[in-house]
Amino acid sequence: MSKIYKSFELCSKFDMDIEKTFECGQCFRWNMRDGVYYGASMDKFAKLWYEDETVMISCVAEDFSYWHNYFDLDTDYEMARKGLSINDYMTDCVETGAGIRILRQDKWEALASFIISQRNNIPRIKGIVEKLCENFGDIIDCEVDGMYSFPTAERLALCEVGDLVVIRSGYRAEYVLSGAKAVAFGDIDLEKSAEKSGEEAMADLLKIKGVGVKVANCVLLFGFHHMDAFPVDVWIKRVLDEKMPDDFNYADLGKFAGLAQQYMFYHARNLGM
DNA sequence: AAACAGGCCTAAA
DNA sequence: TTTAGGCCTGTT
Repeated sequence: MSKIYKSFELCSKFDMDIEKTFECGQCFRWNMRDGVYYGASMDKFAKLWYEDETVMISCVAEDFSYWHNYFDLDTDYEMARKGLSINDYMTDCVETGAGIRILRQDKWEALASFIISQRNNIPRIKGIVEKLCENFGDIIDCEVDGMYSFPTAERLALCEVGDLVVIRSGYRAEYVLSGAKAVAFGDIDLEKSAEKSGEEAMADLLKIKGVGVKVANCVLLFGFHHMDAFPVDVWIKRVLDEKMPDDFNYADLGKFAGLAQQYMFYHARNLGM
């Protein structure tokens, strides 16, 4: 290991619950061992843990600002939560979800990951993403053996569908490649799309074969950090059907509707609706 | 063992 | 414009 990793104070434990943030289904490359979460974003590795009332991070010093941004530490979540408790159920969701932060993930990594997520459960998504990194990424210089970077779109664009059988993603392999090629060949510029309005960014994403409305909304929320994006999967659909009034419109939740969606998802999955 | 899992595509009405 | 059927794979 030639890179130098150092420990830093990242934020207060009251500003981020690392378990909820990593386990609420928005990311797929973080794991916990002995109370320490370790994982990666693209080609960067980090470890997070609690020390008294502080969230600590171990990372390469030059990457600290990258992680500060990744964990969205410049957003005031106390303020964002205001206005989400529009009924008793949402009040519960906001309460149990306290500490979740919406990560500012790499746009391409989010796109590829949520393409893979379709019609899959989280453990399998994580397995497929891991195999994708192991087979097409580069080894990351860190203390954990077998950590690989998320492959770039350019790297994957060189692949044929058959090359991807090793990741066991089934019919999604074709979709991953179509996304990789769209990005690598410039059919879509993720950085530029992220700056557009939600409707325009959505239209850009829907041009990719294998990206529908749900996946596009996940990319908007978790990759483009459009906090008003509201992905509706089977869990959220269940919540909307059973817990929310018939005339509910997610736009009523305002510009942080996406955060509310994540609170709902976490609550529904962990407390059985 | 049949159904289902954080959908999407295509064909047909 | 909406709806049905199929799809890779792994798990229960």
